[in-house]
Amino acid sequence: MTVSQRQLEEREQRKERILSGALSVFKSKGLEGATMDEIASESGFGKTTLYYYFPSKEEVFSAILENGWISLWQSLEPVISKEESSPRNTFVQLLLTIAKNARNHPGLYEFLFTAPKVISLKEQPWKTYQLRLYAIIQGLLEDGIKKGEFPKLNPQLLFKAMGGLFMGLVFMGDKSSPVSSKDIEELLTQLITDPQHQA
Amino acid sequence: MTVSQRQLEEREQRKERILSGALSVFKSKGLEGATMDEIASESGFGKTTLYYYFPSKEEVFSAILENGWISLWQSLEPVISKEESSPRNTFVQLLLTIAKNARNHPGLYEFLFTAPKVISLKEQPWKTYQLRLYAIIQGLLEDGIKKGEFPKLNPQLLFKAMGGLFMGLVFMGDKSSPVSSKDIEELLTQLITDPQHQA
DNA sequence: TTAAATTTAGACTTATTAGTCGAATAATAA
DNA sequence: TTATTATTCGACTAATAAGTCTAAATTTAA
Repeated sequence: MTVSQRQLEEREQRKERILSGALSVFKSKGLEGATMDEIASESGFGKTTLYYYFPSKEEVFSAILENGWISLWQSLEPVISKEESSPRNTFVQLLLTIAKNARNHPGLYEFLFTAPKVISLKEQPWKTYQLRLYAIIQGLLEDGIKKGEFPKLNPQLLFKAMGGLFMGLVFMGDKSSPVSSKDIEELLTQLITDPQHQA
Repeated sequence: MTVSQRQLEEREQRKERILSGALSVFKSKGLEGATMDEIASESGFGKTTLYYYFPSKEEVFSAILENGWISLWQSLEPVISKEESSPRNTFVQLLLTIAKNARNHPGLYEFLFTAPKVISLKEQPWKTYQLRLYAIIQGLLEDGIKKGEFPKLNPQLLFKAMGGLFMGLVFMGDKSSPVSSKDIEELLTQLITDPQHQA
């Protein structure tokens, strides 16, 4: 008996449902605090079903991260590959795109950027995406500094600072006062002033 | 039978020893991953001894945070209470002091600022210190903006940005390339340029 | 319709770990 | 010295949670 297209789609939908339930449990209970029983009931399945779709808790966790990175990467690719002479512009666009994604999937992206610090698994397929993104940002900052679009600073240092700043902006926000795209744009403009246009 | 001074001191020393062992286990295994057995053996005691000094795992955790905040606060107080007309200077000094502390107690301060997000306990005596510190920083930023020492931005926004930036600088560093006091000073000067001195 | 395959549930097993217990040892005041 | 208190340990208990097993229900190709 072969599986039909419809069945395959339904499997995917169930997987999605499980992952979304898992994410909400992870968010409220933390990584270790979340139990498979709770994830199962949250997503409306029995525990066996859960293990039918995912071999372990780690895999559930891993799948959330991998999905997240893939979808993030897809939305970033156009920004990155677009021909653009100004690293600074590309950098700003990149941050804005990430921020937009984060706003659209509240919870998921905070998870994406902070969870891996806490846990360490054998397989980390998402690591590739993460490193690639960091490398690109590093490159943009280096080029930008060379071109005089950023303050003359150690690129490594600027990277850390920008990374932290961005995290602070996007993830430290209360749900009550989310940071808007305009906020970020304004802040970047005011803060990381292009030295060329000053004085 | 009364307890002698020496005995009291020894108790404190043992508590310190336990807390320092606990911190190192928390760091390597995470909060939930750390077991009382491991904490005990790491600090060179049996588990019963551990429970003789601390009634629960939560209390151990809590004591680390409280100790940390108290000692941080002690080193910040002089900076805060010093008469200083420039909020911007006080702000920079404050950050530098925190950074210095963080460098001197690697691990502890990262724990201090990030751990509370993960866990939620009944008693949170350190919360007071945290809120007080945040309020002071908020105030400095507001005053600084009013006086034109910072870019004209929503203070709330600037707070988030500065908080994140600082976290990124101090805590996102590899152990291999720690951020120096000079780094921070340079970055703050270059990045948060005082608009009054420009143009 | 029916036999094979897919999907599901609930009970069960096993491992882990927070916290306890009872007793043993060491320290101290009298 | 000795009775009392402080300190320590290893074994035990109880709870929790990951993962398994068995069998039942459902779906589907033929």
